[in-house]
Amino acid sequence: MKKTTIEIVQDTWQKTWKKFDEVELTHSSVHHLMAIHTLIKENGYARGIDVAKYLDITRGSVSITLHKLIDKEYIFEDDNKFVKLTDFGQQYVESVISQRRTLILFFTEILDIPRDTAEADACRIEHLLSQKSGEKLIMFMHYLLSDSPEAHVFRKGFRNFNFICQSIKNCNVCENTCFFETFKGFNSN
Amino acid sequence: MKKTTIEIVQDTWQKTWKKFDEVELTHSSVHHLMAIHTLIKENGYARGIDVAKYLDITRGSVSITLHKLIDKEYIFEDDNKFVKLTDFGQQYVESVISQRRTLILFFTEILDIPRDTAEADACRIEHLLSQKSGEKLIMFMHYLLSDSPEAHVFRKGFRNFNFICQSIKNCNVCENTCFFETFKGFNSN
DNA sequence: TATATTTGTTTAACTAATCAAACATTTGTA
DNA sequence: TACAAATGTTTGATTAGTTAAACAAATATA
Repeated sequence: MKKTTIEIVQDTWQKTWKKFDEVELTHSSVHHLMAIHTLIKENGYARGIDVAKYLDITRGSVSITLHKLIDKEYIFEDDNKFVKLTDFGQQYVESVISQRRTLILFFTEILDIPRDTAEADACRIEHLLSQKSGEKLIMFMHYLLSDSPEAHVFRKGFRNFNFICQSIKNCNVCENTCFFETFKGFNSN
Repeated sequence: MKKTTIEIVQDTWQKTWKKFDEVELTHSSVHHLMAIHTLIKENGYARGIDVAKYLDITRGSVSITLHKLIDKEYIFEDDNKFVKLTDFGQQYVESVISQRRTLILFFTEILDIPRDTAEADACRIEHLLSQKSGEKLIMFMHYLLSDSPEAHVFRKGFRNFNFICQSIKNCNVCENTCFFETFKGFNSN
């Protein structure tokens, strides 16, 4: 029996849309790890209370999350109950930092987005990119921001580029209504 | 009293990291809306059971989410209890579709990521980009994929670009260890 | 029409993240 | 040392998304 268009679309999405939750660590957990990393780098140590203050949440909540991260072996407690990143956790944090940096660079340097918006966007996305996309994005950024004449000419060209929609028919972005019309008023952060 | 470096970093992140939850709609709700859109486009109608099958979750769960979306006025029920998108909901869906298309284009055409990975990545991110970044990304894509000679030369250059890290010192991506070393083994989806 | 099936809703339970507050323990200091 | 303050843990709520199962209502069919 031949599948209908919608059945094929459906198959694809049934497999992908739920993967959101299957990300190794939740947004919250990632930020707990990032907090620990920053606190250790800046202060030399990180305790539950420090993470709680840094993330502006209660000690109780932090306690629960840290125990989960301990179970998953991203962190451990030393003799004085100070939390440390395991090698595994350290590597994870460094990969997220790289993604964040790349995204912020892309948003600020290329798309010319204000710093705070760029950081907020990067914060939401940094841990959601696949390994492949993260790697390639970094390659792309290296090329895009390089001193090579092609990159230079391209960057200059984009700065002067002023897009005006000519026809929805030939547009691979918009469906029925121009994005630049419909999009106004949404995600106004 | 002058703020320490960590206090400034802290201030920034306290304001931004929690914004994840403050996104207008959750990942799940967005996908309910997208399902309704697709079902109506393909079948002409969408009922709770259709959405449930499409998303592969229970009728009960869908029922609860749809009532929330009705309260928020993204959708409504017609006389026959079939769900429809409000104008507001329709606009929202179209903006997400545009973002998704742009992201998939970027991942597949530029970064050369396999289609399924590109779709999974886009699915996680599509509703998390700010309006500014979404708009600018679309502009960027229009320029990047245009027929202009700069874009052409640039694309060709990137295809032949083979990045090898020279020095972490001058790298604005990596901190202590090269990304391409540490990143291996993470987010392996 | 009468019964069977489908669809929608509600309820009880689970996981996750959170708060507030009680409690327990550790640390610091008088 | 003894008490006070700080820190960590646990418990009872809440919100969100989910399942399974019971229930209700609408639809289809015999």
